Amino acid sequence: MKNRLKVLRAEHNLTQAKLAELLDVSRQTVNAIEKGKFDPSLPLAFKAARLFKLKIEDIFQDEEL
Amino acid sequence: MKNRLKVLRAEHNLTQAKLAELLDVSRQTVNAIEKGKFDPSLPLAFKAARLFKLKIEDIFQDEEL
DNA sequence: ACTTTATGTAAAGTTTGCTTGACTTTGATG
DNA sequence: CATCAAAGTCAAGCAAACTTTACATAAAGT
Repeated sequence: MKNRLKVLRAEHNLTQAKLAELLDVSRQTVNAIEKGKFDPSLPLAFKAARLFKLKIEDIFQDEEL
Repeated sequence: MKNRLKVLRAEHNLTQAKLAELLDVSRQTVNAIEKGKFDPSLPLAFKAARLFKLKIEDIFQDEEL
């Protein structure tokens, strides 16, 4: 699962810590997701989409064939 | 998290077992998600969206204020 | 060189998604 | 009523998401 969180963060001038706070998760969770260590839960994906006013598909991309 | 899986299943004439097979999960998982016992993982949500050719948001709805 | 801020990483623990296996309930049909 | 397919449910266990604590690295400024 790829994602555009790092770019979106940059566009909005957010640190991982600040984004974590806005999403109600730990900074490590944001970092792990950005680094592709694991996928976010669906609720978290929704939160991110709502925050950036985007569709989930515009932030997270499935990379299955 | 609400979802339209039951309706989509009906529209496509699928049993929980058949849908489970198409999504590569157990029948109990489909049932539990339909009944709102837990949320699907993001990858599973993507699989469902792909299967029904819909956006994740058109299948699953966040119910957070 | 020192400090500060952002990021990366790791271990241990909790919670949630999902599995298997088994059993019960419901609804339709003979 | 008997039966059968579909749906519902439970328990035990494994796997993945997420937490806290803690430490390490890198860049930037003073």
